Amino acid sequence: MNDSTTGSDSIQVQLKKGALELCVLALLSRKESYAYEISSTLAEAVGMGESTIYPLMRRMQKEGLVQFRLAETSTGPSRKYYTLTHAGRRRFEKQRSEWTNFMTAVNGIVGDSQ
Amino acid sequence: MNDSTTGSDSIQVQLKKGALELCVLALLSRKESYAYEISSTLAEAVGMGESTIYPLMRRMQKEGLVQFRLAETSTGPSRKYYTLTHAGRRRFEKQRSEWTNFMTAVNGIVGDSQ
DNA sequence: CAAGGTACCTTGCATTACAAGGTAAGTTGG
DNA sequence: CCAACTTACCTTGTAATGCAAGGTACCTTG
Repeated sequence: MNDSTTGSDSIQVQLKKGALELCVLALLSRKESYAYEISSTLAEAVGMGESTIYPLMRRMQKEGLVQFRLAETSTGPSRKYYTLTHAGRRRFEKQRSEWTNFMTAVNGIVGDSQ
Repeated sequence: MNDSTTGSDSIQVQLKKGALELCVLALLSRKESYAYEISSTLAEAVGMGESTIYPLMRRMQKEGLVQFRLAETSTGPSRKYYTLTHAGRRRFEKQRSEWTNFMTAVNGIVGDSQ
């Protein structure tokens, strides 16, 4: 609200902040998951580093986009399983459409060049 | 030199650095232009601010991607008309294909989520 | 000569992705 | 039991960079 989030609608912000956040939101919209798994998936897909995910998850939690529960495993330390909140789902839809717009704009400039 | 640029091939870097650079390269691949015009075009298309273009053009020039010539006008101060160098053209092709890959990867993650 | 548009540029701030490094839980082999 | 390995969590410091704010200078018009 009101968050003076700097005018968060600028596409520029989406470019930097959005693409990774968008991917995390997309993954969580399908099933709950934990940071390590998300980062492994996104490491392959878009080259995300592991040390990027933890600050990102905390930021998203702080913004109320995700929540988590702890779960034990038989394969190592316990996991924090994250799920989207309502706000997270809304954010996902918003980011997705902004991504589409951005992509279209860039493709319009790039693809056009004969 | 030569890029010790940190491992510049990571797609992550392209995400931030690439999209704007890519757009500038694309515009210049079609016709020579000057910073103010480029930034006006990209302001509309992707929300780029004017104060972003000047450092960017200097960086690109320093990397040997663009060169410029001065031209007088009858409508204001003289313009620096930029054109792509050979390296700039090569970079454009490279960035363009990385953009395509990135876009495909993100769409694979995002679009899939039905 | 003042106002307004064009076109150039710099400084400082905030954001953030990542490398490097660290903690801890469980498994496997000697 | 202890060392090595994997999974899984996390923190700190560095470098990059987009932008707001502010500034300079040229040219035209009234």
